[in-house]
Amino acid sequence: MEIEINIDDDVPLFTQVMEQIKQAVSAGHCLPGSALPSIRQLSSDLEINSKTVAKAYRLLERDQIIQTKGHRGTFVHPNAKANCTINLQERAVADLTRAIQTLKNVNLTDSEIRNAFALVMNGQGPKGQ
Amino acid sequence: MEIEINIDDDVPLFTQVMEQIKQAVSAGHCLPGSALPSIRQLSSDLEINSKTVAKAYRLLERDQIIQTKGHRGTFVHPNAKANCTINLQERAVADLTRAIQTLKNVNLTDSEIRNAFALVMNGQGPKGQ
DNA sequence: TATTGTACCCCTACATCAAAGGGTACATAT
DNA sequence: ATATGTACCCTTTGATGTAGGGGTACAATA
Repeated sequence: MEIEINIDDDVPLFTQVMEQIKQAVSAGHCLPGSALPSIRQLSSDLEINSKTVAKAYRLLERDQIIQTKGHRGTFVHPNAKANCTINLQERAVADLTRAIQTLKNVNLTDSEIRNAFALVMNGQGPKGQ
Repeated sequence: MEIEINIDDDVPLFTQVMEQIKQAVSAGHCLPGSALPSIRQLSSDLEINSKTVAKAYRLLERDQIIQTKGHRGTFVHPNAKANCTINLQERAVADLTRAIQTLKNVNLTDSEIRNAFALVMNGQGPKGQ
């Protein structure tokens, strides 16, 4: 588990942490069930804020790459290697591309699309949800 | 064709112009085929920039509320009244709500959804379109 | 008691975007 | 010559969102 962080890189720190852990899992350097360093430990090693590591861990657990067992620590998910191939971001881009394309086809302005998007994201969607 | 503009209103000026013209058409105060004031004329009357009026006219023409006939001026669209009921913004909100809801259902972060949206809007969507 | 993940609060720096205006120019048609 | 819609260039202003950090606190457990 050797992770290197470049603060000068324009890739966000939490993304770098995520990618490197994913890479280690994919390469077989981290086997399912093995323990990962604690959030505080890793943040100390990398000399970055613990909240940044916590964010990376939180997203990795959502993606089922790791498993957190409360106070007992964090471990590699049993199905981690397979789940590394799932890319939610690509899924999001694909879904949104379809939706946006249909809106552009009826000549909606980029501004209008952005505006509608903001309304939905801010919970001011249709029928005041 | 009496249009009143409130600069203090938080509704954008071009939106106010659009809404009031739509309102006049819906109420039957502007019959199909009748002429609208020119962009320069209306911007002068309202004491706002001509580009603001031009933007309102451009969008109204897209929505087929008005028709611009080049140098001859701008006129109310033959089917204006019916087209006033079509709300593209609602369409956009509805479409995006569906897409975003499915993404939230797989626990995508708001940040990730916004990020994917930005990629698509900036033409960096899937497969380098 | 110390460590675990987690959940709050507040803050700064930075980027992006929308709205609006200022200005200039163009081809077309009367 | 004049008025039409239109298409560019530039600018300022304000709002919003992200990344990251600082700090504090909590229940559970070994």
